[in-house]
Amino acid sequence: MARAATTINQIDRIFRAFANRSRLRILYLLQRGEMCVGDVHTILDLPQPRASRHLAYLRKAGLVQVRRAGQWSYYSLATPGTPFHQKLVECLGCCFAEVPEFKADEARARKLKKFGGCCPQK
Amino acid sequence: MARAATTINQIDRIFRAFANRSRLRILYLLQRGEMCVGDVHTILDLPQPRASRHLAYLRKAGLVQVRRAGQWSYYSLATPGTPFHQKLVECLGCCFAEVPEFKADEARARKLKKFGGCCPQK
DNA sequence: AGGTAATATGCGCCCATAGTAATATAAGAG
DNA sequence: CTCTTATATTACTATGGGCGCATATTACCT
Repeated sequence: MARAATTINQIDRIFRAFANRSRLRILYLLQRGEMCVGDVHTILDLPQPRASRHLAYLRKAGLVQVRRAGQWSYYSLATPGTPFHQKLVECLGCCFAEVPEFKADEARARKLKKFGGCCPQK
Repeated sequence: MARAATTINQIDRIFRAFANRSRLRILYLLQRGEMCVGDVHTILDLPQPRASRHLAYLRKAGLVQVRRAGQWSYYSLATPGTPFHQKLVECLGCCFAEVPEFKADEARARKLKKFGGCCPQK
């Protein structure tokens, strides 16, 4: 793990990235592993441009990374580069399972996985 | 510690409360203990209405609590009611000490304490 | 009551950003 | 090349929220 975040700008940026419901749901979802934009779009029932834009936002904030393969973009949680980032991701993991909306998202994620998403898996 | 937060609304609200620089500085500062509005105002060099507003915002989000005594309002960090809240507060504690702005705020806090703030201490 | 200090709030302006809809780009498939 | 699918981006609107300024409220003192 790298050193602590050094500027309040970074801290600010990361917190703002968490301060939106669509992005929270996306982040929570990505804990299950990488996922293409279309599957995020389908599972969370967000308009495709919205999913794409928020994923781009999260990428710019350093919270997710992207792997492009053919016509698909696979997004996944970025490895935390600071203890601060690490703790923040833990917030996602340790507490959200009891939140109904997240449980519903997870259920849809499992169902989609069973029938296969819109993209080939790695 | 109470049960996990149950609605995405609460989660959302708490994250939004962290998504502002003035509020981050206030939260960081309050880790040192309770403080009256005037001292927050002085230490962080924020206009008084701004300090007051953000403190009220944090109170509504459940992140700080207020104790009124005479003409003073003493604010302090609220005891986390959820594991989620707990982890989030840890983010404040574990990583921010290396951020220059926070260090500067702390220095001013120590100095003010030495000469006495604008209010009687408990 | 009148004065002062501490805190809270109402109001207006402005900017950042979320959202929608339409479209552009890019990568296969045939 | 054309068609389709996946993703990204542009243009526009709406709105939430931050900020400053002035003022209200509250408490205490004389």
